[in-house]
Amino acid sequence: MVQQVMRTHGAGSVSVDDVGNEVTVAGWVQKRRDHGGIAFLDIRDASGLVQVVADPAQHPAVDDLRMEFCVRISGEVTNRPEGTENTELPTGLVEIDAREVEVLSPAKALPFMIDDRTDVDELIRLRHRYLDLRRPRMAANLKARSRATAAIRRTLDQEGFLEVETPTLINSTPEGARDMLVPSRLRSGEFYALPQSPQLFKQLLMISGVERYFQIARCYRDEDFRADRQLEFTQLDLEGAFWDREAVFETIEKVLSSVVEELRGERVETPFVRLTWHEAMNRFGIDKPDMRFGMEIVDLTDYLGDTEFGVFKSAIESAGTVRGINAGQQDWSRARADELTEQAKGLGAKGLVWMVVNDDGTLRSPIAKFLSDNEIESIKKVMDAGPGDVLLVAADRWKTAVEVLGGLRNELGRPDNHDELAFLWVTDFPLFEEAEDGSITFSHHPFTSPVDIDEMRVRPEAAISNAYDAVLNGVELGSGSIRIHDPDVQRQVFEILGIDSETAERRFGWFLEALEYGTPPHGGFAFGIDRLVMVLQNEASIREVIPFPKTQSGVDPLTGAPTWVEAGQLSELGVGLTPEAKARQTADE
RNA sequence: GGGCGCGUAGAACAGUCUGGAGUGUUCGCCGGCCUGUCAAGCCGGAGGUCGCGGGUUCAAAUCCCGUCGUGCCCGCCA
Repeated sequence: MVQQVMRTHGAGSVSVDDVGNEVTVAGWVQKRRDHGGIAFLDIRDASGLVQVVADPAQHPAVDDLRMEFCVRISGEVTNRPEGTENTELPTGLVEIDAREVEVLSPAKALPFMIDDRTDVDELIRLRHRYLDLRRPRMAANLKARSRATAAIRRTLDQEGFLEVETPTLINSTPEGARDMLVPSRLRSGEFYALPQSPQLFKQLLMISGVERYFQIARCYRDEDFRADRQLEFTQLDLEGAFWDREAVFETIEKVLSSVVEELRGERVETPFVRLTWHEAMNRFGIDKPDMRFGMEIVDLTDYLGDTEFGVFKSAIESAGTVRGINAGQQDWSRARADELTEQAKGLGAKGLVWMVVNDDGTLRSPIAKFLSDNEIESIKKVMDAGPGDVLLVAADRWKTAVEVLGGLRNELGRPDNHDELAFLWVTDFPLFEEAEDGSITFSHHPFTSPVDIDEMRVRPEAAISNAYDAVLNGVELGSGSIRIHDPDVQRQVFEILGIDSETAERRFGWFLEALEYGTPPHGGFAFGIDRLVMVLQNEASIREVIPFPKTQSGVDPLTGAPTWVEAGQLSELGVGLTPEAKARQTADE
């Protein structure tokens, strides 16, 4: 460690071994407890907390000390008097008997307490993020992030990976998420885009013979915020040549295990559980299932073939399905039923059927009278339902039915912490999906290889891709795929996507040409480091593991970004404001 | 673009449903007392555009409309 001239010890490192020695610590006043003839100061620095004892009569400066003053204190380390040890504190057996107390820098009255116990409005925390980051929880999150990236680099270095930086001023592609744009001054009127991912550059690196590449890459997507989404975020991006899916899985499992071990001290069971996309949808109604609890979706269609109940009947007759979940013991009321029905409707259902199993085995349900004894017995049996269990049933086309139940399953069963970890691979995603306007779009990205090229040509809507997601506790960590390395296949995919060959050449010609020079088969993966650290630190939002995040409206409350810029800057860039934007600017200034 | 919630002292809240004087709690802040605390304790004090604008009313923190900010979600996120 580098020697420091200002202090001899970190506050948290003072121990019984130092008793009798003169030490100097420097840090912040966490708390002052003044008893008149004797005063206690808790001094906090990055290493921890130590108690200082001072006689205010001898140290007038102690009278002036307030919370978060930055101070330097010298004194002798002593054992605490018997009975006054603090077992909660790592340094609680000792204290520093102050000889010298020096204020390095005073602090104003604080906008909020530097304390994990108080729950402060996030806007106020962000406005004074430098104070918020002094809180032990936030300091621990910063540290966890740093250790996570260190573990990633260590692991990948051992595996022979090369860390390569790719540009962040690149060309815009209209597919996928909205690009963050940066106007060019030297070519006024033209724009760079910030990368949504280093996708094409890492594929170029495979063509370049790098073979094993990784990057801890800042990525940008100009879409609306969520608890787990910011405009900019950090991904571990990696790619390997001559790789098949198993090589990708093995590498990512190694990396994720090393991070979990670093932050949690736990071993992760590998290989991870695997589900195909279809299986995930069928059993959990979502492509990122939280595997920490059961409540799996059950297919009831076969047991209701002759049902009298119109909703079920018409669903089955129109090639739909009837599915249910056993939600187990729930506080059940009419209000709760209405609430969940509303939620089901929000997820696309036309309604929701609920049933509660009575102690005598009969069903309490608005539709009980439409069901035969046989049907009731079959439903109870296949759903493994006992007295008191709440059963929720949806009848619709397959995708809607499972998605509705998947949403309710998460609502009803998902743990509200991340104490337990459940990793999962979801494989065999559809290659394409139908867009809102009925056109075909890719479900991963257009550089993902199909499992079966002939099938892709004949029945694109049924084609399976070599794409896969990593999921942790119902959080999508990231995704990857085996890429297309054959330029002809790449051209065919563009064609199926409705990108005519002229457009494809204009936009991706440079990439298609690169593929023509002996491209090795390759594949890779990228996962969100923010999300991973969020889960491992048991946080509900990635903002808690990002030092300076933005609010839902894209504003940084600390610096005020984004801001208006001088008209001269704009004209140099060949950029103008719309009348609406100008009006807003005038109102602002 | 849409749905729902929140906005009261420096901070966290109660009060809003059922209109009646800015009414209260905890922490912080200021002053005083206090020699073993560790979320110290005791006494006293200061501190308010009830987010903002409009409306209803004799009377609005409270009811209505709008607006801004913020959070969760849907859409969106290759």
